[in-house]
Amino acid sequence: MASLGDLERSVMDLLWDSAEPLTANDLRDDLAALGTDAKELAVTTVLTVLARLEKKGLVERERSTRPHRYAACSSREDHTVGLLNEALGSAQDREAVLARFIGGITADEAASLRAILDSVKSA
Amino acid sequence: MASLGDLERSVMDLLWDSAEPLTANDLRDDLAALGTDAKELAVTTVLTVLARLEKKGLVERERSTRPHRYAACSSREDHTVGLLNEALGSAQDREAVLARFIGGITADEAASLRAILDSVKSA
DNA sequence: GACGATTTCGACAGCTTGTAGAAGTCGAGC
DNA sequence: GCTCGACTTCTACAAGCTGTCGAAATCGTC
Repeated sequence: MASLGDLERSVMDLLWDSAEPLTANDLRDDLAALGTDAKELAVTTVLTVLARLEKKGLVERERSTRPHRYAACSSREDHTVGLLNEALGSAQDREAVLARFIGGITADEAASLRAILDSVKSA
Repeated sequence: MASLGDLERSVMDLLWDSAEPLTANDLRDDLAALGTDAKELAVTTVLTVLARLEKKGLVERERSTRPHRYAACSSREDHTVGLLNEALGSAQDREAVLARFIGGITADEAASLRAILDSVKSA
């Protein structure tokens, strides 16, 4: 799984948060609105990033409409889960890692984890 | 947290697996023994990588002995947990991610997770 | 003080990411 | 059909990261 740079990440966040596919211009504006720096990127910059994200398989492009419209291929959660599995990856010590990891989550999260485990178990 | 290249990762794996600190020569030999390619790296290559890992805070160096000896700063598990938290990190939807994640682990892991959760809860 | 082992410095290639100008293409309106 | 502006593609470049070392400095020993 490919790692993302700062700008790529920002673009993905916008796409993930958007219900509709967005155009490069939409994204340029949204990016400018995001940072307090108010720095406007060139549209070509956004397009380059989108092309790279497309090549990485993270973004789909509608070529039928004239301003092409871009959307994330998978949800943010699925992407994050991919990252988690990659981090855990080939580690043979998965359980040891999980043990330490559990130690660091909040009580609320532990509770919901337990609930999730229970529902999975019954399935 | 810094991500690791292939060689850096191999070196860290060796250091994590070793009970004792290792020298650059040890590592060069171990690396050659690892890959079936039997390609020997120059010692300076290993030293460069070790210096970079030290700068990243992943490796400690004993300068007192003449062939310097290198050891991992933290355990592989701790490092992996760091990666996990980094992956989860920016996500405000931690629970959603955890839910999907649980769906992907093995039954055995789910069982041990439950056990871990129980022990944490009682603590 | 010289010599061999070891470390440090500097270097270079290849890849990734941010950034964008220049040039090509496409659709709408004349 | 032809033109014009919007949109996309191509190409490029700088910075940073990683793998890879050779050359030069250093250190301990004989």
